[in-house]
Amino acid sequence: MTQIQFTFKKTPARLAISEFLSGVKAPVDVEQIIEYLRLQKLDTNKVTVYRILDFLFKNQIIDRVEFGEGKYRYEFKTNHHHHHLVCTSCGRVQDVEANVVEKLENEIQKNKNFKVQSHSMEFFGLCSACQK
Amino acid sequence: MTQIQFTFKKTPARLAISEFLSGVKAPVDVEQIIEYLRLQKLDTNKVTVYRILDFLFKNQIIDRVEFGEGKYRYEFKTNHHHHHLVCTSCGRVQDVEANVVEKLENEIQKNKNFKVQSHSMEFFGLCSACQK
DNA sequence: GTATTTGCAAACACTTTGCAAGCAT
DNA sequence: ATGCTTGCAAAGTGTTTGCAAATAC
Repeated sequence: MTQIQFTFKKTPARLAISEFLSGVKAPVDVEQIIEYLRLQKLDTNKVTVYRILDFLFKNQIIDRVEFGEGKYRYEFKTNHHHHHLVCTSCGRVQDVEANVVEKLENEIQKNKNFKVQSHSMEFFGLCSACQK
Repeated sequence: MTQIQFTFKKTPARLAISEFLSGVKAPVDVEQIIEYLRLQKLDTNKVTVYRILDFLFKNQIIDRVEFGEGKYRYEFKTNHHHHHLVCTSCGRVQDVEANVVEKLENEIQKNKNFKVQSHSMEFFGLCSACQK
């Protein structure tokens, strides 16, 4: 029984970023990550942060999403696939699951002969607090 | 009976960009728009193109989408809401409709008390030609 | 010891802004 | 004539690259 293994030197910056991402409840941008590192007294260069995120993303440890802001956001890969509800007023982000999408993928596969590998889905609107 | 009206000076660049976007079958980026304008012998400044797209987007004449490329793509607003199948191999883009999403929005509204205003959904994978 | 990882500087890609000149109406 | 629109230069934001020094193993 073999196991997929990749070289992963446990440097302070990598550990801290993994730690941070695993604890966060909504996708964060690079700025927030650097801010966290600063609080941890780790003055990591922005370039290094980008490279670590690239590394984690390519090794499928984290997900990368876009909220129409012209930048990427990152979050730890979860075992339950989910999507996001992004409040256009306060920016709050909630998770939401959608089993219908898997069904949809099967239909697309069949009707369009398109082999779906991944998808992205975000909802924008007003969270409960901002509707008042 | 009043009608919502916005000042829309019909300048050559605006007309050409509208013309181009209305004829295109997949969302295009700014570079493609400028290339089109060049072919039309309209050497429009890039800044002007951005401003026109901004204008059309804010007036809800066009849609702006992201395909995880770190840039925006634009397409004419259609009366039938649709999503995209983006081929990760050749880049081909097809449209797909998904009525399930409306149902999903209602559920979200009810279960999460989140007022959905808009959403984005893209599928990435292999088109029929690239599966061979 | 050695290959990987980091920091720095610089560049790159995409987008926005300020202001004066130009143009549609 | 007037206010909207454009071009130019510049700057802003997010991201990537080259290379030598530092570091995990």
